Amino acid sequence: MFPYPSGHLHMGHVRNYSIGDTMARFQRMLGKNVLQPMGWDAFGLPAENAAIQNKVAPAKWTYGNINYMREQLQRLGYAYDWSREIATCHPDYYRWEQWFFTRLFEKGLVYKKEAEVNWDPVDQTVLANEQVIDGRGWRSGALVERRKIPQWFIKITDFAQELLDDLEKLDGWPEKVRTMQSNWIGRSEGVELDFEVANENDASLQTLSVYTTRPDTLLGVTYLALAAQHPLALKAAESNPALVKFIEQQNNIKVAEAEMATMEKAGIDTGLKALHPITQQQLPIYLANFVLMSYGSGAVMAVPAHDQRDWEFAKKYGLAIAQVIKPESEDEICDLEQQAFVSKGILINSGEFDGLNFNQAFEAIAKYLGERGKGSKKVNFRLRDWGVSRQRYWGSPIPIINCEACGAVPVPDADLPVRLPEDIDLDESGSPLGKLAEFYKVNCPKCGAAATRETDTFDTFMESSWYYARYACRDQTNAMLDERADYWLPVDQYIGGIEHAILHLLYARFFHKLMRNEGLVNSDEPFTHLLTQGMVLKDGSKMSKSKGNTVDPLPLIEKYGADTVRMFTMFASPPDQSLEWSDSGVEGSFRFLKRLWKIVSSHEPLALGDFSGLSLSAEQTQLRRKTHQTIQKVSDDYARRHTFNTAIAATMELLNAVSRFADSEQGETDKLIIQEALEASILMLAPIVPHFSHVLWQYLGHAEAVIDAPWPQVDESALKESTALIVLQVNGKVRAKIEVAKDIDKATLERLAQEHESIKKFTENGTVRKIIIVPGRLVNIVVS
RNA sequence: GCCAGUGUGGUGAAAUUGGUAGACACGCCGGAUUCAAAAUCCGGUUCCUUCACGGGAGUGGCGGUUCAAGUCCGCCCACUGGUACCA
Repeated sequence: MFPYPSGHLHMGHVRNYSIGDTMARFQRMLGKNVLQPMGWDAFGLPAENAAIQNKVAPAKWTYGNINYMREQLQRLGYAYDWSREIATCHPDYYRWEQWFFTRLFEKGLVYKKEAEVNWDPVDQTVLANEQVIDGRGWRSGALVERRKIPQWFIKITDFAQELLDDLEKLDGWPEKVRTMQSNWIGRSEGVELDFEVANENDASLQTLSVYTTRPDTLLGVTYLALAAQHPLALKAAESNPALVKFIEQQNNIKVAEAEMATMEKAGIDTGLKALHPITQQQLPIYLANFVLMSYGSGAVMAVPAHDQRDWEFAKKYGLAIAQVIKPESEDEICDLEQQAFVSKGILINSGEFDGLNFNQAFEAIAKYLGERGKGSKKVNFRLRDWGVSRQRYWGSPIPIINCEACGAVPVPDADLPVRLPEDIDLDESGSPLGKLAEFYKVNCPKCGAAATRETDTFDTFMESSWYYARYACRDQTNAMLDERADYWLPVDQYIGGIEHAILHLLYARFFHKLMRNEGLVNSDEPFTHLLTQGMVLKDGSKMSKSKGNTVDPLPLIEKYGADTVRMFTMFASPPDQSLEWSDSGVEGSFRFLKRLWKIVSSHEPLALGDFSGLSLSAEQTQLRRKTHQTIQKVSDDYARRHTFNTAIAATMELLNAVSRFADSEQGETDKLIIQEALEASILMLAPIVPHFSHVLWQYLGHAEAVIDAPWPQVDESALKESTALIVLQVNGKVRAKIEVAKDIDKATLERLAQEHESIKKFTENGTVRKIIIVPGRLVNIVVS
């Protein structure tokens, strides 16, 4: 993933791009044609904050940061193709995303609706969730208010099923990311049904539609709960000041699911009644702060006997609790005084549906409601449409013109890009675009009348959803993408932090499908293999400015060189785990590289020959075996496991063995075996420490550069071993170890084990019950 | 709250398919070298017990499956990421 140009390269970047560069160089050594590009996710909030703080325009600040960070990346020696560099704030880039949005507009895949934002009433600006701290604006300290404003949405929910189904194709992705995305999309099967509202004259409010995944509990409904923003709630509030007060109270909480879900459950009786679709019983209608207007219809049927949240709410407000499900088996406990009984079971107190189990009741009740026109089965998704409007300056302008006569009109291709004015002054009251007449005053492209341009900008996830494709053809000025995109796509290996597991990766998958449907790419998914790297920690917590525990890579590069820094980040832990920063660990990597230099430079290079004719001593055979065992292991670590830490450890082991071997007198054959071990070691380290390896490879007698050298091959004949180490256990505890011939038969091995002095001690006072033999590994004698 | 993940020596970690727990490093301790130090090299280093040989315990906690569990299952605890406007 490309970085946000914050102005400083941090260790998270160093880690991400060191992993990527290592993998890219490895693939190159395997003979692949590798594209390794780099770019900048250049729009976003921090530029606006910096602009206010330092009185510098976001564009200038951003371009300055990019220049500085590019230099830092170059110092780390990453093998990027800089001719493909992208900055998303450049009009050549965002014009295509504007163009694409107008295509989506034509296809009816975008629409405008009212949605809530965090409003700071003092600064008169919309706040991001992270800018609201304990319910107050971060600068003004004012209590935030929820406020509804019209915003653009893209219909990602139209693709919910495909996004879910295609997760199964992504076998190169970590299981945890697929699980998280699947849960996020949140497909459920249930029933949508209508409750009539008693004595309601307004036709549009006469029925309350609710969705439930538990239609089997329908006869246990004792009240209904509405979101505070539900139209019926707003209508009821017109004649009820207590409701107005409740709705206002719910207004001072930020627009975030975590806030909603952890706040104290509260509700209020609207006084309205709903009629149960089967029993016609009158049920109270409550407003409840845990009902989300954005999920389902903003109304839920409450079954306190069989839903824990409904149960707690009913207890708090003294509402009825009616049991309609009993446990299927005796050992399940159902005590409705203590808690709700939420498991599926057998229906009771449900009239004609008594005795049915969950599946039977689901079908029967759906059928009953269907026949009477009161409900039907429905598949529902938790996923909501993608809101792409931001009331900010530093982003791509949304290419729409609002005309009084024609409505929302997309900007014609010929007028794209809609350029963001870059020479501006920012103050604390938000986006200046609404004050720039030369920006927003335009004529309607359809009728020519005076009209106004959208002054909202795109969510920055728009830019990061397709940049990977643009790398393939970033010099293309006549189209968003061309045929080169399909040559390179899908991306074979994508690397980024686990924090992007849902939002960025889901939007990018969605965007890719939109581009496919537009005929721009022919693949279904953007990223074949995904590696989610862990965070970089210092003293056990995430490096951050606020904690003051950041480590700046630059002084380390100056002190030790890029290779040392790269090596430490690859050695300290496997890529998908968090990495604990350690200054003495860096020192250790530096020491290793110095030792490597010494071992190689004290060796007299010679040309490698054929080993098949040579007869080797035991020590020589052993070192050769170690060399080829190491090549085998390290190749697997690179290609399949991506555990570069163990690859480095194995190479260290090999070099330790070379070092011990080289201490004794050396003949020609010894030198040959050392040459082979050193060549393999350099090649295996080359993707991680390219500068060191480049020089040492040439020292060893090669004219070619190590970056063009092929990956080392395993000589199977060198791997052969004649003996095996067998562990002897008594009752699962290790008591001895013996070295035996590899082809030993079971009976002999069993006898050897039983006769072993250390084993006899533990077996002679009991009876041998069983002997388990795992060939080539262990013997376990079970005694009692 | 919900979803996902992580938890192993003094520290970072390894153990890949249920089969030797702690590879490889860092740190520390001891030695060599040095006038001395740094650097370098060699050796030791899970804990408890033992002069030693050996023995016992041990992978966040409790329980289970198995000849055998860091690894599989159940419950619990702590921490991390995400939670739709940070990117």
